[in-house]
Parts: sequence; structure tokens; C-alpha cells
Amino acid sequence: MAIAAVRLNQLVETKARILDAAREAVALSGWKDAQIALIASRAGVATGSVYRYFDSKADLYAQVLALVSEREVAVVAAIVEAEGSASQCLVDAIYTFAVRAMRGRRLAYALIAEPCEPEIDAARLKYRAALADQIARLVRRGIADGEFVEIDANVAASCVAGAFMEALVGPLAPEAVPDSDAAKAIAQSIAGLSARMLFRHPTPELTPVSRVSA
Amino acid sequence: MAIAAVRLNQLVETKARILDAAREAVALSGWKDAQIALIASRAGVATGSVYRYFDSKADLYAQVLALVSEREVAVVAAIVEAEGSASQCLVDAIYTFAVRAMRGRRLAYALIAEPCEPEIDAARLKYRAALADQIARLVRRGIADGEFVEIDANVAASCVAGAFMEALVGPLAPEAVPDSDAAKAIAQSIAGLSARMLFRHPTPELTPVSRVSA
DNA sequence: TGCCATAGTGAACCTTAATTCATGAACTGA
DNA sequence: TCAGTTCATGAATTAAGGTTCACTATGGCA
Repeated sequence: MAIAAVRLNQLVETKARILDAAREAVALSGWKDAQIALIASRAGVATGSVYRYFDSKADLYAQVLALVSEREVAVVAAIVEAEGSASQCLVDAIYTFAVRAMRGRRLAYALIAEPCEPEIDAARLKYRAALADQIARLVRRGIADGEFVEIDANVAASCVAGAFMEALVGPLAPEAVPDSDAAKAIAQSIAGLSARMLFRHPTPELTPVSRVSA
Repeated sequence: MAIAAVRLNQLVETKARILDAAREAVALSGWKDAQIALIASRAGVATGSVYRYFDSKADLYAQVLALVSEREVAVVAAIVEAEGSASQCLVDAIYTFAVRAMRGRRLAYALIAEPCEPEIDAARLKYRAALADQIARLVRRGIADGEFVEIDANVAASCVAGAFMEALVGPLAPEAVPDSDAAKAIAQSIAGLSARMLFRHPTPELTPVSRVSA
């Protein structure tokens, strides 16, 4: 007995609205606003309704994280797969990630660094891992092409990911300046440095190219 | 009206015992065991007594963190101040930090990466910052000596600190192998890579020297 | 039109530790 | 020895949200 399409649509829409409200709340003022009752009211549903769509608070935020993160990982993945030397791709990937993060500073800060409940924090680790996985692929390519030093790709990828994420934390902090020119300079420094650790030969300074589609 | 010396000693000792019990509990099984009642019983005092020595749970763990972290930061600081090129010091500092962390794997994991309550997490950030500060001093030295690329020392230090900490997380995970030979190799990779991003010239492979005193 | 499955409601309930505090013990100096 | 003060105790309280659930509203379908 199939449920009417209209009704199904309704369900999907409501779920999306809750996810949206949750994302917005975090993007606006971080984890302190990540309360079920608050999200529900923002989404225009009752508190209890949230539990028709999500098993728990942790589940809800795991899905929010997945939603946002998948987009970022996809952007990085696209650059990883793109034309160009591994070195250039790596710099571009990091630069693009950094620029995008700074653009949605508050949300990025929450998703990357802001102290939050252990359950949610655990979900963040998956995101970092997924990102590191993309980097690792690039590392393998660079090693194969002789551009990068020969080293365990996973260790290298962790180092790279850790480097640019940690360096981003300061600039992402809610009170930091969202200024655009300075931000670009910082992103460039971060990308240059983070990638540099892998270069086998002294490489002519690579100018990072933002490959942001939207 | 001075309190008798004996009594004062008693107080200091009790406080130390509570701190110790807290550290041990975390070192043994992480934040899930970081409950006041449990710590109190481990320390051989009543739950309420903990509050004679610490304002709150967060305060207690902030002090535990400070205690452990200060030691690590001091070890790094000593290496930062030591003889030798900035490059060699940097490699040594990271290597030593990594080796020490792996030695006290469970505790290091808890202090660096394990999901925990927001209040405690916030205290961790100070530790990271203090460590980054030490690295930053070394970066400045390296730049002044012409060994490192010219770059904002704080950004560079964040990158370096982020790189080796992130790369350590995997090996520090409670279920990871505590094996000693493999551990050294990993520590060496991490140190080599993390430092490499700063080198101006292709540097002959530096062999990290563990400068662990104890 | 009336039935029924399904979604929505939101106040009440729980859970889980942190925190408090009334009480008593112990030690101090006189 | 005795009053005064400090310290220890641990059961009871609090707090803060997450989660539940008995009830209502809705909309498709015969």
C-alpha cells in the first residue's frame, strides 16, 4: 500500500526543514543553540515531531554534519580529480577549502573546532577522515608522479589535513575578522605551507587557484 | 592567623591526591570515567570534599590538563631553547612530543582528541595554543637564520602543530598498537613531514633525536 | 460521508551527574 | 580541657535538556 506521493513529499519536506533549521541555528550561534526545542520551533514543528524524523539529537546533528560535509568533501574531491599536477591540485584543494570555510565562518568553526557534546564531536571525526581520504588519494598520485616525497599516504594526508584545519581555527573563530583580502592572504599561506611539506623538489611558488564553482 | 604547617600539608596532599586520581581515571579509560563521585572514591575522599578543592568539575579537569600539559610544553620548550639548528630542533621537538604521547597513549588521546564535554574541550584549546606558541618561537628563529621560508610565524606554528597532532590521533586511539618500533617509525615520519613544510632548502634528511630526559 | 492510518502536538517525564549543605569529627591554640 | 574553627561526609537536591506518549488533527480512500 503505497503512501500518496503528495504525502511523501510533505514528509521529505518537513525533514528537510528540520535539518535546515538545525544547520541555520548552528551557523548563527553555534552549539549553544542546538537544542531540540529551539530547532523545532524554528522549523515550525513541535518538539516531539523532530523525533518522528530523527532517532535522537545526536542523529539529527550527525545528519546535519553529513549534509554540509558531503558538499565540502565533494568540492575537494572534484579538485583532487582535476587536471594539473598533484602539487597544484593540492594547493588548490586546500585554498578552496579554506576560502569556503572562511566564507561560512561561524558554521565552519562549529563543524571543525567549537567545543561541543561528545556525541556530536564523534560525528565530526568521520568528516575529518573523509577529507583526509581525499587528500590521501592526491598524495598517492603525487608520489607516483615523483612530485611528492615517498611516505605513507595516510600519515601524510593526516598531516596535511591537520595542518590546514588547525591553522584555520583562529581565522574561523566567531570574533575573527571576516575580511576578504586578508582572508585570501591567510588562505594562501595556509595552502602553500600545508602542501609544501610534501614537495620533493623546491617548487616554484604555486599561485593557488580558487576552484569554487558557485 | 597562620594555619599550622602540618595541616596545610595535609590540604595540599589531599588536593594532589584528587588531581592524581582524576588523571589516572582519564588515563585508564578516558572521559567516561571522569565523574566526580568516581574520582572522589578513587582518591579516598567523599564526593563533596572534591568541592573543597575545586570550584567545579570543569575546574578540576582544567587543572589536570594544566598539570599534564605544562610538563609536555616544558619538554618542548626545552628543546626549542636547545643548541642546534632550528630545523633540527623542530624535528626533535615534534619527535619527542610524539614519542612521549605514544608512551602515554590513552591519556594523550584523551587530552588531544577524544570527544569530551564542551567545558573541558575549551580547556584543551589553551594547551594547543601554548604548544603552538613554543613552535612559533622556533619558527621565528628559523626564519631569522634563513633556514625557514618567510611566513607569518603564528600561521606556520599552527600548521605545524596541527599537522603532527592530527597525524598522532590515529596512532593514539585506544585500540591502536602501542608497539614500540612501529611507533618510532611513525613518530619519525610525522616529525619529518611536519617540519618539512618550513624548510627553505631541500634539507638532508634529519634524523630525529629523542631528547626525553626521564 | 465516514473511517482509519499516519503525522503533529507539547506538556510531563526522565535521566544523569554535578553540586549543595546540614551534620559531625578533628584538630587548633589557650 | 575547652571553645572555636576548619574539614569531611554523602544523601538529598538541582538543573537542564533530551525524550516520551496519550491525545488530536489531517487527508486519502471506499
